[in-house]
Amino acid sequence: MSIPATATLRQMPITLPRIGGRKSDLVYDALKRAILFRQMPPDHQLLEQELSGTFGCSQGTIREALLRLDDDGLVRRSGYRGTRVTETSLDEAGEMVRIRLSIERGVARRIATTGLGAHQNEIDSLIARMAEAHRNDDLYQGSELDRAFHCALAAAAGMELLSPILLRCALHIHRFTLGNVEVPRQFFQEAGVDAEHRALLDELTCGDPDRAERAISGHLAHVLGRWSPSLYKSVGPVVFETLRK
Amino acid sequence: MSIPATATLRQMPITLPRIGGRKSDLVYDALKRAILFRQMPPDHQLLEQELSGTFGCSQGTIREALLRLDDDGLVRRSGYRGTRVTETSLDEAGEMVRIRLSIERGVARRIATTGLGAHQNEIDSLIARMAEAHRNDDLYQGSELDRAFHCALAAAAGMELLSPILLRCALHIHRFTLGNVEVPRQFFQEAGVDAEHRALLDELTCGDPDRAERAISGHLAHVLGRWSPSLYKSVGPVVFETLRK
DNA sequence: CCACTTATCATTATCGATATTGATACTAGA
DNA sequence: TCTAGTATCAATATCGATAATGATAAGTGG
Repeated sequence: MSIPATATLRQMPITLPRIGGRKSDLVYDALKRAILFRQMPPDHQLLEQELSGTFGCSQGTIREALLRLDDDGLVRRSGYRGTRVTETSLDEAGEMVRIRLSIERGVARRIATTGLGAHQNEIDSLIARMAEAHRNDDLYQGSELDRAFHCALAAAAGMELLSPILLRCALHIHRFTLGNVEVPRQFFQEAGVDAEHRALLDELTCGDPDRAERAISGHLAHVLGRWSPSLYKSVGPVVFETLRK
Repeated sequence: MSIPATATLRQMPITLPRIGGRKSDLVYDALKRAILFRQMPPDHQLLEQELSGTFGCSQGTIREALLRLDDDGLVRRSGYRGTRVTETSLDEAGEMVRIRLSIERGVARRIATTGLGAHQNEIDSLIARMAEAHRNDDLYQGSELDRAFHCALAAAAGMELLSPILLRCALHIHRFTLGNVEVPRQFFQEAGVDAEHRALLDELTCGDPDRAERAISGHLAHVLGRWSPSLYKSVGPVVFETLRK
């Protein structure tokens, strides 16, 4: 007796490209990856019909992916005049860092008092998957999961309307970081991302808002300083050190 | 000899529903309006095929509108399980106010030193159109233009990556405000929105960052206090009074 | 009675063809 | 030569039909 296809699919980890999933998701992911790693540079033009040939799907499916990239701010669609990869700059990335920091500070304080609630398992799972992605040297997957992790924290803090904003900021920060890699590849492996995130989670749930806030600020400062010293310097260390309240 | 259709269209003001424009825009606008004014309450389900019947267009066109509403956070699309109007709450609206205030403070300071640049005309035009919408008692158009106005300020300040975030916050604040109207209709007319915005613009371009920041904070406080005293109270007047730097 | 499969159904996702748009190069007349 | 109009073209926007999905109800063997 052969195992039905559905049963097989259910066992697959969600992180792999879902064989039976939405095609527009595959396209979205592939294009996003290409943009984040600057394989498609700013101002590069994307043609719906050309892409539909490349990916072997219809124009409508490509369009859906492009609409989502547009929402992310990774491409800009203008009227009937085509779709292009957006520009990115140190200044804008810096602003994104400040906003992200501000949001996450609030999230941390909130979590310190209310706990993770029903999101506990999801967050643990995200940390595990992140560690695995890092073991596999999959930078893209790692950054995806990192954003999902911080997004889940926001959701746990009951700030679901804010998570899209947080997600957007994190995405553009990652784009800046990945597009201008300043660190040698092996450095990525060295640090024990797994332990780092677990330690962060411990601090967040310790019950003391001030301590939780310092923990998240420190985490962001540490990661940013490691991945993009120039961006970290541009924002200024003092921003990460001052307490919210 | 009859005037060609294109020539006729070019003469029409952009604010009116563009006869020859994109159908998905019309659908998007109609649904957005219905959500903002609570004609479709939270958790209301939207069916692509049903809507395609209502609006007399294909499912794909509806889908595009729904995708945009999803990005706005006004509806939530989940897999193959349909599209529903999202919930809204005082807490979330309050957070949005704080983020918006923070962003706009930065915008104001920036404009004070750099001026409006090439956005001068666009901004003037937006104020004029806003005044006209208010004369016509068109709350929806007024709120659309108000968001566009503040968005243009952000663009003038060279913070184009931030404007989508600002736009989103403003949208949800307006949603909260319009969905829970606490003020009598005529109050809307009374205040001279035109003069108010022009005065704001004068302060912003006066050259003094502190003064510009106080002006934008005061503006936001004033408008919010007028439209939704409860939300204003929930955020707390002190937030609007403290200076950024 | 329970776990497990199968059928049904509401709903979204995809496709390929066709219509529409707006920019640009070209053309004819003053 | 200049300008208004026109043809062309590269793109997106729309359509209607069909496929794929996942939730739920109904059925089946133990």
